Amino acid sequence: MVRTPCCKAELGLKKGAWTPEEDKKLVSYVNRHGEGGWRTLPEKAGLKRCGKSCRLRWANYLRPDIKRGEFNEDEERSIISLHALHGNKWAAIARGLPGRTDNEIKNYWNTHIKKRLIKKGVDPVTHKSLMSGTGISENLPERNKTSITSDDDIDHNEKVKKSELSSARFLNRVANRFGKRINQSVLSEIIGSGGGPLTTITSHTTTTSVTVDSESDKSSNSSFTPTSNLLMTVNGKGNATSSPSTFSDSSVNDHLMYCDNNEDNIGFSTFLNDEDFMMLEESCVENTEFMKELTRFLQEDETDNVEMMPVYEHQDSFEEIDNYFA
DNA sequence: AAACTAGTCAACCGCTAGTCA
DNA sequence: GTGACTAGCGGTTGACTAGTT
Repeated sequence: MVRTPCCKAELGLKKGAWTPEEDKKLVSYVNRHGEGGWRTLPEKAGLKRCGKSCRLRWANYLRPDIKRGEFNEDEERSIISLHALHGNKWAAIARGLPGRTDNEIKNYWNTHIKKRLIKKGVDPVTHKSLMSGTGISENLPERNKTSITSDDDIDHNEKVKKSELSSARFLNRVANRFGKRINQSVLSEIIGSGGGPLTTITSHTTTTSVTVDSESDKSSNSSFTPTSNLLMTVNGKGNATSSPSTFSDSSVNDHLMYCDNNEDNIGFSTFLNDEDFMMLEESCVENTEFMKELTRFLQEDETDNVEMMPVYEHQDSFEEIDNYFA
């Protein structure tokens, strides 16, 4: 496919910093006609700019909902958590931080956070400790390693650990329920592929018998939520997707964060919103059998309290889930 | 005061994916 | 099925500023 240049008439088009007059024209035009049609916008708006440049200027600077100024501690923490989850997917990270643009976050990451992580001995790419042989990072889940960013992040680390347990619990519920009824290979393919982070979680849980302090969970302001853990867990590949609402809807997040209150008696479907469910479904799109079962399970789960036996009490590694059910 | 260096961030570039005729 | 168009993404660049020599 032959691709036409972004801007047909690059000659004569202005580049570089925008002037207040240009901004005014662009804002005025977008306010009157709305966003979109970027290719033809410059001509209509009387701007000697590439449409792409106009879109970028609007998206990164002129949009009215953009929050400017320093990133606060919570935002920074969110960025780190989300980066551990998404990697350099700046747009995905930006969706978790309302009012912040992907460009702004990318710049902030590269100029501030990245350096700080390195200084703390954390690899900003893998989120693992740069020091080998310490025994600390190797035994922690990926996202727990992320938390080793500042002194006060130790608490956050614990909270993430606890939220991981929520994932494990949900998985246990699914495993217990589905293990008796559906094709084992389908189940293991979905929840056991690659032995991702949960491998470590289950192992960790087995040896330490961590109990969840719901009150301490409640004190968390972290934007990292069990929802993302859940999705990641089900995906099992460490590249889980998450919906914007996952990180922006605090009420949902709070509920998720506190879901340990009633331990396993709380229905997963009560805190899994539609959007999350869609994402979950996307991650399992190839496994229609599983999705049918899961849907049924979620519906039943509204009122049904399942007596269950935690999988992690029976195995050291999540990869062995097939053996457990065999 | 001038030259140099490092940090910051807006803007650009190249590419991809989605949509539509 | 193909190609053109469009929007959006992530990496990179370069102008500007602040600090240092």
